[in-house]
Amino acid sequence: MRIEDEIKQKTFKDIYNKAIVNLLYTNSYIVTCQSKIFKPYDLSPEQYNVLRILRGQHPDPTTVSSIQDRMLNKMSNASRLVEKLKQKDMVCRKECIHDRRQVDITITQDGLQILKQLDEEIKTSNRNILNLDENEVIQLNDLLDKLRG
Amino acid sequence: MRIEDEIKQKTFKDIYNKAIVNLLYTNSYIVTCQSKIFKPYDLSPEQYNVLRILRGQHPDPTTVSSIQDRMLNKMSNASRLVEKLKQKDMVCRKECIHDRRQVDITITQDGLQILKQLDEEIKTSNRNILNLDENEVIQLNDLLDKLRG
DNA sequence: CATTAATATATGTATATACATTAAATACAT
DNA sequence: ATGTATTTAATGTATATACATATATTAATG
Repeated sequence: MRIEDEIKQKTFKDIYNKAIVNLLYTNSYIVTCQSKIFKPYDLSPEQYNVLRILRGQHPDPTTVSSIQDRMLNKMSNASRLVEKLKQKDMVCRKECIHDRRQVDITITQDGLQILKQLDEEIKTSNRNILNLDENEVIQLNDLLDKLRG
Repeated sequence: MRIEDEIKQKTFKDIYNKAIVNLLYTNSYIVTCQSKIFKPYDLSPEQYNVLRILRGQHPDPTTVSSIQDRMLNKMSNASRLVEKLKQKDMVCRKECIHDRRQVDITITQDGLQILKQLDEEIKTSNRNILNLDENEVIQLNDLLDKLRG
């Protein structure tokens, strides 16, 4: 559906402005779809993101700042997300031996289990969320990579 | 820059999953850029969005639910955003005559003035944020419109 | 070695999102 | 016309973002 119709705005200043609005709106569409999947597991999209980063390093630990670097949103607060996940026993936190400023975070068996349950669901959902064929998805990835300069 | 390098993730499950992550990451990139522009005017991106919607109807008023419909993020809370803008005298709020459940919101001269100041800055910024030529922007808009099904 | 600078994490505050609930007004059905 | 359902806006709560600041630790410098 055309973005003009979705947000009931007749015209845009120019196609660049339209593209920005289109990207913001599409993001909202995706986040809404994803949140529905995470909801039953008591996870937010960003908490899921942290778990995936930790699984990527497992069984090695990951520091808070390294999680921050890999997060989709650079400005979000990894420290507090880790705290939430710890309260749910999905991660464990240990002072780093080599540098006592740092904190080593590891995903727990509980966390791995939850991710495993989610894997198939996410994969199917991702395909369904994007109403594009393979060529179009590749094109989209290329455009987004170029867009950020 | 390739999304793989930006978030230091070597591979994705498939190109669909990669596209989702790419869209979320790009959104964060845009919001960060835009926030910097709005900051000196003491506006958040969503507050700016509400003001633009109101200007689109000016001098006619717009109800809270109509603002909500037109917002990029359907789930955000128009009522509280309007309240913030009212505190800054950028909008005024009046009970609707025909339906006393509704509230008519109108942008004030102050609000229009701020938007006018921002117009050129936003236009230039939008072009600079997107490192794409005109053809690519059109392609991107088409893909995003199709993507949402 | 002492002092200063830099780094890692945590925390405080304001704003926004997501969702549920409430309260008032209106529409609708019998 | 009365009772029920729906709609509109506001509000409460939990979470997340954005940014500033604090605290502890390590690195760097004189």
